[in-house]
Amino acid sequence: MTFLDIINQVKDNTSRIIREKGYDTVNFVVEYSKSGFGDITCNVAFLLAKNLKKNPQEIAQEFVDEYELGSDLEKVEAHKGGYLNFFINNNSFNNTVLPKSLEENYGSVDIGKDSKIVIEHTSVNPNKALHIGHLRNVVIGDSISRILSKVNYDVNVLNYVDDSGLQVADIIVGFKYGGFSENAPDGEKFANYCGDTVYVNTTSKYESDKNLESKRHEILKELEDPVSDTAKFGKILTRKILSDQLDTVWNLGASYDCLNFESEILYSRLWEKIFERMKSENLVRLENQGDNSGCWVLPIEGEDDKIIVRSNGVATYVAKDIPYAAWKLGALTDPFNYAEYTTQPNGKILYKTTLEETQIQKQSFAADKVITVIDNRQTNLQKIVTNLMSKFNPESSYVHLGYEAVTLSSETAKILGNTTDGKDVQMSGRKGLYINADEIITKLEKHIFLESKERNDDLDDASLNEIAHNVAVGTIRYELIKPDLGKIITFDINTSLRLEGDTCSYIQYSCVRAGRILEKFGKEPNFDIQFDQLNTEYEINLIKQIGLFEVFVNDAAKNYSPKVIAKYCYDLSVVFSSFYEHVNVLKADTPELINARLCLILSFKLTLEKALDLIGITAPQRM
RNA sequence: GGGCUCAUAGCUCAGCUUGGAUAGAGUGUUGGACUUCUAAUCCAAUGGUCAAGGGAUCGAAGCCCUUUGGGCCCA
Repeated sequence: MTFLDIINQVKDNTSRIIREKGYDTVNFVVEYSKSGFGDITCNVAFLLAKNLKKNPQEIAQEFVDEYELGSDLEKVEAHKGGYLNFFINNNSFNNTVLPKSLEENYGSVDIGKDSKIVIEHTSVNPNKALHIGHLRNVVIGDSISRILSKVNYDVNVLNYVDDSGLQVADIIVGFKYGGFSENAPDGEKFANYCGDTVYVNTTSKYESDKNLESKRHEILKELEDPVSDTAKFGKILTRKILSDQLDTVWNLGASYDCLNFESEILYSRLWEKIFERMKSENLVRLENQGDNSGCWVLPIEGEDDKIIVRSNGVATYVAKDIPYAAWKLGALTDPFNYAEYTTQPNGKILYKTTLEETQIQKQSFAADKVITVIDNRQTNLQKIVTNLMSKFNPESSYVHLGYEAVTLSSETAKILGNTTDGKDVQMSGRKGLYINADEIITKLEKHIFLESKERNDDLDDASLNEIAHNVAVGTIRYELIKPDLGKIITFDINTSLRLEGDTCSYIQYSCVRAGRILEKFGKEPNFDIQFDQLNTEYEINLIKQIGLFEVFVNDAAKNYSPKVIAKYCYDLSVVFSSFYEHVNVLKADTPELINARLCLILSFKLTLEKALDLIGITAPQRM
């Protein structure tokens, strides 16, 4: 049995004993133990102690006496602290886990039952290049989509492109009235040019030039008309910028299923349709007195009414999000056709919505489970949308997966030319204060290239470049995934170059070490054996850690928590590194033992690779 | 002013969803291990009134309330 199977068996057995003894049903927990307390632990005795008026250890002992161990558990004991601690039978566990870890879908748990789920992430305004803060969104969204695919969800990944908003209007103003060339300087990406030069310089003039600011609103209005010159020009600009943005995310290993353009949502009149529906279902109310008189408001239990349409008939900022949210949820008739935008580097076709007739048959990217990855500044708006969606479709699950911002350390701000008297600073697109995503990856690649070259003087530049790429991308991804979603990440250029300790390169290095042993041996290890001889503490710990993979996949998927996988990868590497230092493989005493250890190493390597893949990280062959 | 959120070792962070055993890592500092399957490593020492105060509980880093300080959103 696998670890999760054994945990479930313990749960069943515990419930059985509760039933047989006629105790109250309690919400006990069975989970893997922290080290020193067996392998699996259960807190049932604490929960029963109050009603039974006995001390927890006595109750735990009753369970010990009644427990049917079966062949997978060696013993169970009532700890004096009151816990019920179970010890796995190492022989049977070894012989189960190692062969199982060879399977392609090792670690997957069927949570999704092949049901559809939509994940929207990235969704960066198409007027600038991606910065390190945007990458946090990409990496969270991409990792969640990989994890949910692993647990048998049918995942559709969307990227919403707001090509008709204020930020796009700003660069159009810059091009039309600011005298900026429509071509980027040689060697500079168009997206960088638009963000760093056109956007920054244009927005900084609004304060002093009110005429320019009024142009901004004219442009914004013109963008709503698909046949206007402004809209056509905007489309050319935003498609070029989008193309640069996509290069950045593909370089990081992320991909999407479909692009959704805000302009088409506008042109399709989806808002008008959904607004009519909201009226007819009495989800909104026309206020006829008070401060909001003449406004359409959305009532929310326990909170103030939210204005949806102002008394002048203009929809508010929140309203803009409603049709797209409803579309993702499949709550309205899909007005779009679909076209192939391109084939992505990973081979997956990227579709886009369009209002034109196409040759491609109608696609469906909607689902009644939707996860939207957006930073926490949008929490209030997302709450309103979520609340409304639950009224459209009470059976659905519309989840805002929020996360905190990436800020810059004062040192890094200083390098960028901003003094902050020692405080961290928020990045700002308007001020040009940010770390460009491509640039930081390139910087990391150069650093890693040199580190790797020092250790591998026989490798050519092409191989070193590939290593540098994998390690650089891994490092960025790992650092953005590892902290809790609710924690601000303070980005510092210098500490980001760190490659020792709890870093991605540590994990990748452990994988390389395993691979080199297998490579040196030169033959496939034979798994058709008994693994009882793997009995040092290092081997047993490593096998247990491999066996825990599915436990963490389950945890990560149920809690939408990619950091759980990052932590697992690190912990697995730590156990392997300790094994590596203390147990020699190729010089083991007998050929049988060499083979058994090689099996363990292969099992470790495959499991780590699968785990890393869930957070979009690839380990190189050498480094 | 209203709402949300964060505070754990010198520094960066796990642990909190589901209260229970010894609060764990990395980094830093100090010491040790490379003629060896790659030292991007390992082993050890050092380091904590879990922001403060109160409450409920047999038991709190975790739950409830208050306060302080940082961040975000709204006005």
